[in-house]
Amino acid sequence: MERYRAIDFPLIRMRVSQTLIPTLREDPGEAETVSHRLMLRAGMIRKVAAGIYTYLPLGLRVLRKIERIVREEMNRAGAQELLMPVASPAELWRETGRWDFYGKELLRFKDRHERDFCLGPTHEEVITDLFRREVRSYRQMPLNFYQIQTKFRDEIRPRFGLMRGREFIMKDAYSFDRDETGARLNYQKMYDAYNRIFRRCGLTFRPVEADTGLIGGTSSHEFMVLADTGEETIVYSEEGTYAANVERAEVLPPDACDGDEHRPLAAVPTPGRRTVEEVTTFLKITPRQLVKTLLYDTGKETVAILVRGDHDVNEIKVKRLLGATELELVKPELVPSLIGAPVGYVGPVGLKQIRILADWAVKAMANFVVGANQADTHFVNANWERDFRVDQFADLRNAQAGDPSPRKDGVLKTAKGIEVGHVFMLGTKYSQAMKATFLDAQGQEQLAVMGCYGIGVSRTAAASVEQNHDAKGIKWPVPIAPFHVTLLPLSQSQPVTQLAETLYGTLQDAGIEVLWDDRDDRAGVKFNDADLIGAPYHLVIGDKGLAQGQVELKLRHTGETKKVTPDQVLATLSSWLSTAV
RNA sequence: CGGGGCGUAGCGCAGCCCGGUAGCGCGCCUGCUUUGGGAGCAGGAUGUCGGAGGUUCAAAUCCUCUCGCCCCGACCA
Repeated sequence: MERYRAIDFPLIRMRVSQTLIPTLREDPGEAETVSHRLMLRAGMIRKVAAGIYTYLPLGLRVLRKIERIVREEMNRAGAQELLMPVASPAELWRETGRWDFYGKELLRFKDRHERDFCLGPTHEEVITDLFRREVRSYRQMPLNFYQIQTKFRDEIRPRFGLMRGREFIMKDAYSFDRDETGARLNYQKMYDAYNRIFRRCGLTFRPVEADTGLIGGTSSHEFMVLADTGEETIVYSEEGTYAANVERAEVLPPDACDGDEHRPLAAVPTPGRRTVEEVTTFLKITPRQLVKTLLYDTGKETVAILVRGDHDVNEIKVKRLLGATELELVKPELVPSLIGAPVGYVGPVGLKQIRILADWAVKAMANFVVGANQADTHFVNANWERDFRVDQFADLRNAQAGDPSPRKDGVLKTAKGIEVGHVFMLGTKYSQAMKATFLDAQGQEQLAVMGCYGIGVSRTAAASVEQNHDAKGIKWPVPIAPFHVTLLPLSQSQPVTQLAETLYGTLQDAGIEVLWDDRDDRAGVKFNDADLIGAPYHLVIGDKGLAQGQVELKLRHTGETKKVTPDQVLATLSSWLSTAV
């Protein structure tokens, strides 16, 4: 079977005149991002409420294409498809504690009997419940279930169209294994499947080490589509293999220390200079010679975090080190009551009650500048140990471009990415909370070792647009394009119309998906809509060309055109399509 | 939730400051002409000016409240 064959749902209307494809000539005011703008303009999606969209026929076809690839690869990897409900009862979520922990992102409601429900933002609880009810024996394992389904997360701020919706389509899979080894194997299978899926979708992407966030678990990778508009920052080694989300990327302690002799601590006036930039400019030093002191509240205690002036605190790392579930910067108005100086002048010297944690980079510094805990004053030539106590040194900052790779395989660079997939090793977090056990070969009760694996299907569509577009519109990769070919008869003349109809039939019979622009519109309108909608190939039939016995084929991606005779069209397109897939 | 902005025809916008009963472009409908990169002419339809209340002889315009949306931030897949 040829792989570009028409997708397996009924293709009844492929004529533009009979399909709702409300293209927009102008940019809609609500859209900022490329994918959002172009998908609205191409008539693929329409907004219903903030972060909630209707997929119009063209948009839906793209989703179906992606879903089809996902299904094929999930099935190939041995996962079985099922479908869980959108609504789930609070009891399941209370069992794992996530009813409280998940926060406002979980959209809750009551049924007519006043029972608590939520719209599923993910389905660990539901699937684990299924597992514990239905699976008894190790003989039934390993298992891997997946579904492609609508998820709802009540995002604080939905944005960018399909990139960050509240309602979105996700493929989620959950594996249950007898032991850690089996779980690792399933994890690897999913990791490999994800690589295949995104490659088949025609995306430029990179798997990176990631934080586990609200889902929890022991290790995870994110699949990032590389695009400047991405919301995530990744660091990677160009020379080596290391790649990670900045949230996650480890930073090695510097091996060289500033060996300068310790000079005497001195207070200097820094009137009105609060920010790193203001202070360093005023004192004519670089941010690398200054240490920032940030006060955080964990709900239980206040801690001071010290990082070098040009570094950013990584709150995830701080949380992990402290074992805290909450971590918030102390509100600026509360700072004076804690240390006697306003924000901008906080420093570690003389901090009594507050625990002081410092990033490794600080350990390597000498004679640096810190706030003096007194308004309009900083200390110069501060040195840790001599001038203040550090309770613990640790990796507490975000990795940056220029840092050495933690694998020692080169220097890190940064890039922006869109997270389209995420695989997690969950371990027994959920099976333990929900008592999902099975009997092993010795008749002993064991906890299932789980993994979970998500792909943002609708986000993948948007990510593809972010990566493949030009000023005219979208350039869909062949495997996920809503149609392979847009057929553009440029006039209503009898020979043109007749040839269009013939070729439309010929191509469809060969399994090539054709969108026939049969509207009685000007050539310019059709060309522009075709470019906007972005099918990879355009077939143009005009009176002039036809007089020479020729039609024109255009490649949307490169803009190249090729004149062929009508009877060469099928062979040409078939060969293009088979090499493109 | 904090900061900024916007809701006027299907879409993009003007009008609001300075109150006098709504306009432009595109699209849409009809007809004729046109037809290889968003046609021309002629005619036509379309608005509870986001909603509620108030001030006023009179409110799109001023005031109060409210709802929705967009952008930045905190948060997050």
